[in-house]
Amino acid sequence: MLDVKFVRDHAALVKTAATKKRMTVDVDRVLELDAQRRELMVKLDNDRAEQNRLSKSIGALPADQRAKAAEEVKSLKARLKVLEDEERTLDGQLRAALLTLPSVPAPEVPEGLSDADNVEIKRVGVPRKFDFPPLDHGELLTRLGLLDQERAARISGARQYMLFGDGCLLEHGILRMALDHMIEAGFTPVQPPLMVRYEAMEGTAYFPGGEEQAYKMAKDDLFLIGTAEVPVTSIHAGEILDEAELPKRYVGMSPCFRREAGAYGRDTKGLYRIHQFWKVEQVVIDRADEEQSKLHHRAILENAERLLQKLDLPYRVVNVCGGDLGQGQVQKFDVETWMPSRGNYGETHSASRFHDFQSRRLELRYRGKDGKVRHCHTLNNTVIASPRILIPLVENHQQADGTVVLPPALRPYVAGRERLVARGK
RNA sequence: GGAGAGGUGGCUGAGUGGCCGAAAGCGCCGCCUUGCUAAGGCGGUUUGGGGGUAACACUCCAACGAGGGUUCGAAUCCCUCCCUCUCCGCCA
Repeated sequence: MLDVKFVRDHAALVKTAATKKRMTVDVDRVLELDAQRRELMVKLDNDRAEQNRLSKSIGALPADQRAKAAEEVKSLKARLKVLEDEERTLDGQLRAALLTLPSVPAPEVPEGLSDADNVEIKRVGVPRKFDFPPLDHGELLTRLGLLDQERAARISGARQYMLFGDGCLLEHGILRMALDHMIEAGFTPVQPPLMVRYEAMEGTAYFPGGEEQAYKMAKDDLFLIGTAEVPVTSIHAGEILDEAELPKRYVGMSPCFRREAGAYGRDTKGLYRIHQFWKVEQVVIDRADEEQSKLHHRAILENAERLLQKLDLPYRVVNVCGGDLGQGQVQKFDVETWMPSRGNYGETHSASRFHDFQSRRLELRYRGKDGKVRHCHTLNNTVIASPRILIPLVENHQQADGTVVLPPALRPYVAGRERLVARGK
């Protein structure tokens, strides 16, 4: 959420921001509501001040004069009541309108409409040339007896998966490896709740707008998280942290749930787009310092890159264009890992910085050394998401005989296995 | 699920209808004192918003878990919700 004062002072900038993000928003409505609200506030405050004065004086009056004075205040109060109702309505409208405004993308965010316009920053590793016809991950894992999507669909519907044997170990191993990788980088591991309140979804800027993507438990008014970012970024919501305890570096691991509404027919095969997956997610909370935020952004990007390097996977990094940015994101780097079956790089990581966009919604603040209270800056990035990461992992490391050689760094996490072979062998 | 207790500033904790945005202590900040250290003295120290200012100053409004209500007046009384704790039950 933007500061209403910021919108007031930089309306044109906000409009430009929306255009760059290809969003349609009504900035003028926010300005208008804000003006109305302030005008009303002056009246209200004056009336309230008057009421307070009168009420206070009544206490000092002799008993026989109180009733008359009280009558006077009563009529004033009736007038106040009308204004108060008006204020409440206006407040709600202003907040609702404010919630729809986007953060201002950084100047270094490229112009563009969709992910096709993202700008490649670098490539690391070289996609492998196969001297045999490579299989896709679904074939590979199914033939090895490690994956069964057919039965998963029978039990739970489309876009589900089930892993068996070393496939199951592989998934847990790679998650644990990612977790250790981040602990080494100084992050505090967090096991967050998977069910959250509306406020957490709104606070991290998924709601309003993203309701269709989230599973809701109607009886309890709770939502299944689509990423650990939601509960982890919310850890200090409503708090005023001491600058001395910043930055906070957390790494959350959780299952993630996404309805993928509107994605019908897209990526229906395999493990690319499914309703439930695991993700290790890094979250940084720090003071409101643009340069510091940028440094964190680079750092969390590098954390992910180093892990991919440990896994011997070729990848590239793209600077995400305006039209592909989320409402709150100021800048985003996607990491795309080489996926032979797609003949292309596919998104496996997404590193975002938000400035104080989430913090404002979460009321996540800190007290600076100068004693002033400010909203924090927040950032997050994937460390690993599985099973999507299994796509490049098994496809890139597959052998002519249909087995998969595991990268050395991963082996200790998968019961010491050097390769995935047919189940039971 | 049943019974009970409670939620006050960064923290501990007092406050049961006006003198309370809130005692006291801790912590923190500034100044002072004392060779150093330890300690001591004085002052300051919630947040959000409006008006005002070049910026301060100043001033007003709101907030004692959240939202409603009673009252001329609510931290204090009533209702709903949220959260914490204790006991019982159930349970991975």
